Amino acid sequence: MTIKVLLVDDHKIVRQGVRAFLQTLNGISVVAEAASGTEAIQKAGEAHFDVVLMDLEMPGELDGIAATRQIRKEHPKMQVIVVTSHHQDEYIFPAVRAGAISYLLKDVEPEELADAIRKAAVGEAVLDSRVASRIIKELQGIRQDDVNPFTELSEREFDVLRLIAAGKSNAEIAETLVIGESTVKTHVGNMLKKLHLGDRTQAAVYAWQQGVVRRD
Amino acid sequence: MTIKVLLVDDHKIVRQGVRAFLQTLNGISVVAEAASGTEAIQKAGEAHFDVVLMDLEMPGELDGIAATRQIRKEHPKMQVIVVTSHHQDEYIFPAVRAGAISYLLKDVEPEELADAIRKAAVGEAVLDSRVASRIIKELQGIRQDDVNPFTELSEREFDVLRLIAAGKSNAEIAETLVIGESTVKTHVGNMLKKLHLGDRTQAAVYAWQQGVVRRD
DNA sequence: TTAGGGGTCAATCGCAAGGATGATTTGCTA
DNA sequence: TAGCAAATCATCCTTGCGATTGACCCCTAA
Repeated sequence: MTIKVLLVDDHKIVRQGVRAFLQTLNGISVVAEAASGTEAIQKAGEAHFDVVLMDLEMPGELDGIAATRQIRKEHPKMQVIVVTSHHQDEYIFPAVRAGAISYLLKDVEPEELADAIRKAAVGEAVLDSRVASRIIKELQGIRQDDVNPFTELSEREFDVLRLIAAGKSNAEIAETLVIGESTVKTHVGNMLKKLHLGDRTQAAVYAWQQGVVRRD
Repeated sequence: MTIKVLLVDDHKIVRQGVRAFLQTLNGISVVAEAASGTEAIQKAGEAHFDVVLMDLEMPGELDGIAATRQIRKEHPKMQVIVVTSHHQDEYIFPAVRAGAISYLLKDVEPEELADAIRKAAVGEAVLDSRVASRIIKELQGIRQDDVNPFTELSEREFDVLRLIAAGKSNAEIAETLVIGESTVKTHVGNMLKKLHLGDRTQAAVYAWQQGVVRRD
């Protein structure tokens, strides 16, 4: 039985490349592609896939993590492998929490990718060794009384963080999110407190360091 | 005569994808690949290429723009096509100044890429329409008395930019550089004006986007 | 010598940002 | 049903930021 794969990536060239490689393999077949999170969810609803290869960095309101969460919620049998170029920790946990079974870096060796797909199809996880070592370190750093050093930001707080990392002012953020500036300030304040940051500039730096925002 | 192409991208999958596509075409041949700016310069010195496909986002001390500059300097006959996912203006001008003949976005249609390569081989430039429109806008914004929109920053201004990109306040910067806060403010203001940025947060974002600071 | 650029600093002004606090509504869950 | 977290908005207050202007020193190219 061939493994049916849904390929999600906003870059056509990347999709072509991955598809070209996967087609040379037996037992794996890319049966559909999607260029956005929204499209991925749609495709997942139309047909069954064994494995979804999901790029984390995608434009639009629905990013890879949200799409992963949604797909896993609606189709628990589909396994999602997250592919990203972010080496940072902060992206790993959200992805795993969203239901991704494996977390790969984009410069993964093609053979490892194939391996990850085969394992995902039978419910096995694969972690890039570099990622794995970071997870270990992260886990080591978690103390008892400090269970939530990076308490999850709420949706809105995360929205605000992303926009700050784009260089937006409170007024612009308010306009973008269609809420009052007072509300934006509240979210900014709460976000800064949760992340232990001093001001919006540090938040922007943090976001870039952690890979919260993409370079495109 | 087939066009000899050097493929520069730190992601193996991307190289494979582009190579796979280009090999389906007549008259274009990927004869070498490089995974970093340094390697690209080395390869360029070992053999002749008609066109270099250069990814801007690469790790290491030598980024795509620097590599482009170097290659153009040493081998004026090699044309460099810059490929990036940056939609921002700021990257376009440095790339063009560095000697890139064309500037493409990564989600370019494969056929357009092929076209760009063929044209580059005969010295013709191709600009993505989205990029072109931005250039127009930028040029429209340039005034007579403002001939150098991207004047090089002075040493001090650059120091200040780096520290802002580290999340430092004016007072902290003053302390670090052992100068008065007034002076810091002067530098900040001049730097923002030269880079056409609105505030320090945008400067921090700019710095991260441009790779002024690195996350390793 | 003079003009210009860079670096330094200060005074002033207006505004955005951020902290603190309280209130309301909504939706989920124990 | 009661409780709770999230989201929304407002008010008050303080401070950091950025613009502007003017000044002085030093160095270099014309």
